[in-house]
Amino acid sequence: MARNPDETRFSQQRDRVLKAAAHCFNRKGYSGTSLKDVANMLGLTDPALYYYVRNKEELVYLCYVRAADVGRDAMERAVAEGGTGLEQARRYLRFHIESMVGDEGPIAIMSEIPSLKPEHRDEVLDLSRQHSKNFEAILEGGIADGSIAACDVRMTGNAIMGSINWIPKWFHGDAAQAANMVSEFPTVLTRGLAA
Amino acid sequence: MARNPDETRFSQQRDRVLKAAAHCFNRKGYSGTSLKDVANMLGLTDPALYYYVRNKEELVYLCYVRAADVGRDAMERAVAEGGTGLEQARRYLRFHIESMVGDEGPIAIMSEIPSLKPEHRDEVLDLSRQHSKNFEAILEGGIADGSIAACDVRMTGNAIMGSINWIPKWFHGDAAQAANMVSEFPTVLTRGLAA
DNA sequence: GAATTATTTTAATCTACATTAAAATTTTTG
DNA sequence: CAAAAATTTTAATGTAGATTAAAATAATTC
Repeated sequence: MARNPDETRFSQQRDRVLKAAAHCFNRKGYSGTSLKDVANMLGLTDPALYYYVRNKEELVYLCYVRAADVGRDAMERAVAEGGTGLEQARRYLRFHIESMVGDEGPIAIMSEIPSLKPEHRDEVLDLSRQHSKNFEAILEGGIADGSIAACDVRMTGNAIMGSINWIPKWFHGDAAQAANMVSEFPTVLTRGLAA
Repeated sequence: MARNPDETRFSQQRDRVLKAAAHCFNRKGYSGTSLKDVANMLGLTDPALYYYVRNKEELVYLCYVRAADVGRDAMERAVAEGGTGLEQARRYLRFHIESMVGDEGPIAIMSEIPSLKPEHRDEVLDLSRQHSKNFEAILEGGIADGSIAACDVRMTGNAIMGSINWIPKWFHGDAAQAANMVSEFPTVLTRGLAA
């Protein structure tokens, strides 16, 4: 929770715009979605979007910031509940996936970071790297507390985060699959970590 | 091996074009790379690319077909060597990663499949689905032969293939990292599968 | 080495969006 | 309910970058 800075109608509507955009980007690809596509999904006409975002670049940027927020939030909640590193890792994955397939979804796949303008690109890259770092810290914690077997945390993190990052590419709202994923993914991805 | 249909100068040059394109797509994003970018990488001017591909859409399509070829080839070689399902899975991952970070690389991240034209999109999707299916078959084989613990092969497959698919997004040719990945990834990704 | 074929270039279009401007409508507020 | 603010629309503009045409160069062939 505690994700939306304010709950004005404006920011709520903008959130709807971001979700519509994420939906389009994930399904039609980035270059395949025009602002018209996004607007039409909301029963609007394209120029209306400019009331909520400065331009398309900012739309993508905000989608990615939102994606990062969701991930960070999941991780913070997971860590806050304590337990072993392994438990935290597993819980984080569950929380993150639950968010992605639930109310916070869809989350845009972050495949176009490099085409953001430099400031935005750097900021999103930082968020992304920080997230990875935090996950690696959980893994290291788990190794320290004996719940996780010694491993290359960098590569292990890359492997697991890759799985997570790819989810928006193939998950498109199928409810049964969502339930399946929440129950299977965290265990599948962490089963190999146990000491 | 045995991947290039013919070894005419033309097809070799086209392969170079595809690798240059993959390089650009992965680093600058799809919408961030113009044909000029790709051409310049090869010391060419943009219209020269039209000698090798019909248009940008076909360029992307061919990148993806090539990516699929590399994956299929890795899997076929892995299966051909036999052994338990677990061994085959691990070997496939190694082969695939070796190809991606080695001579066959860079491989384009397949994030823009939906913006291909329908025929191409369907074909690439089919290749991709077939690849997933084949991987799931390996997992099922492993469960049958007792090397892999019972699991949801669909989700397990999705998890592991997601990791693989995301690699081009963060791996950019660092040699040390490449070696690390080849040695770590296959074990990290399959450690949890063992019965 | 002339003729043919392959490859690349320069110069010129063309077009799908993104974007802006101005006006219209809807919502809110006092 | 009138005035102000918020939201969306229609209509017009602008542009990067894909694409095409025609010409030039380089490589092959006989």
